[in-house]
Amino acid sequence: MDTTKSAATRALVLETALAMFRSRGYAKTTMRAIAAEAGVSLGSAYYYFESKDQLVLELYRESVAEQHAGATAALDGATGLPDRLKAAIHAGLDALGPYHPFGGAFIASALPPQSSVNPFGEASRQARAEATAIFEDVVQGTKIPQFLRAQLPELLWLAYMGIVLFWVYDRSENQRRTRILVDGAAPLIGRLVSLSRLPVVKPLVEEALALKARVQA
Amino acid sequence: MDTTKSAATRALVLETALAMFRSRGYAKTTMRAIAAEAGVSLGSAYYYFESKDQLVLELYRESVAEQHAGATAALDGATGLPDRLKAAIHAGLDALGPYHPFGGAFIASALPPQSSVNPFGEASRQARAEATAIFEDVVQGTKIPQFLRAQLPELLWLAYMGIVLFWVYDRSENQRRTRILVDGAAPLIGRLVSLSRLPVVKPLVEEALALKARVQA
DNA sequence: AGGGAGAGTTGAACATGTTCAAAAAGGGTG
DNA sequence: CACCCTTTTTGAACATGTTCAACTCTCCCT
Repeated sequence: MDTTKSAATRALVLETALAMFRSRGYAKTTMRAIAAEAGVSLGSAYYYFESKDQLVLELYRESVAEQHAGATAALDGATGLPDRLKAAIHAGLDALGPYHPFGGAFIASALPPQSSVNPFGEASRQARAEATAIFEDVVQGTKIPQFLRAQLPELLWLAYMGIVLFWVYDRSENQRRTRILVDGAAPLIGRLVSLSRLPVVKPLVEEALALKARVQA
Repeated sequence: MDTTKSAATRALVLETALAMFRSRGYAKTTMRAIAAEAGVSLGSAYYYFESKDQLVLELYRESVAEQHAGATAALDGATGLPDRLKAAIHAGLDALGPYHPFGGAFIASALPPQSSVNPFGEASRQARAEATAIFEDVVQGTKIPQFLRAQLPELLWLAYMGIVLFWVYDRSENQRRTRILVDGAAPLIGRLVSLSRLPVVKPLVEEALALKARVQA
């Protein structure tokens, strides 16, 4: 069938591209090289992916899906916010691992607001929804103060984005420092959530949430 | 004198570039267009600036200097951490204002770790030192718990980087929402610093600082 | 079978950032 | 002034992302 063949070609180009990203890095993987390696013409590659950035978006999608799968498995045995948080974040870093060498180029094409790839934008809405869903799962089954519960998954996703940024800059072998950061930050976040019940702390958190709401509108 | 003439040419190219960035945006300002407008050859532009990114770095330097000047003036009458923080951050946003339309392209060239322009990297060490110095000034003359004092300026600078990221994505007219965020977040940070003295909160903050130290090494 | 519409493919062409070898200009020294 | 070394200038050349008009293929309708 036609649709199948077309999809196969598309998949071939994509897989070739991702494999070359991993083996040669982002800059060295030119569109011409991808096309040549996949055995199609340059124009064909562009027929399926409107830009090189689109290939990065696909990479992002795949990594989120992989994170979701890994997190779901790891969350199975984990109880308590800190441990569940660690599970989700480490799963994300595991999924991103092979692409660390060109993480810089990754965020360069991902962060510009007008980029179709940016994680806060329209094109990645679906991937973002899946990513925040992971943190919904993290929160499930833990005791969170009511006034904070609805907002927490999104806040955790934001924190995760920050960690990914740290990861991109992390030059220690195997991004060891990022792992240390995750293991250290997760318990702190857990304690912070607990503290947010205290009468001295609660108003502060409530105002922060209100500010977040005001600024998002 | 020779040095003077060379410096004048360099300055001419730079001023032309920054003016064109403001008037036409980043993408439309090609190196050829800069050279033509400045009345030099393409090669000459590259003689003075090894890449287009370098021009962005100069822009960053200039904006930090302008922020420093504006902040110093505004800090003169401001007392208390929240107000002083507002002064410094608003000065920064004022300096960046004209470049908002291409803020996305700005961070695209600035954030990649291997980029010579990235604000955490080597090339911008001087500009970063000046930027953290601004937040040293902010902290001066306010009452900060001893165990937090040394780290606070750098933390504030980091928070400021986060706000700039928000600003880049802010599509409200004149980035109104970013201003609201700043005005709302500054008092919260002030109260958070106060709270950090409490016996229930202090250990948490201390552990966070310890984690930061561990992860920077 | 014929033909036409749509899907898929192709490579040349274009704009742009960057490099580089060669030329020109300057400036000091004999 | 002649010579040489350094600084500055130049534009052609290159690689790459992207566009596009033309071409081929497939399959359905009559």
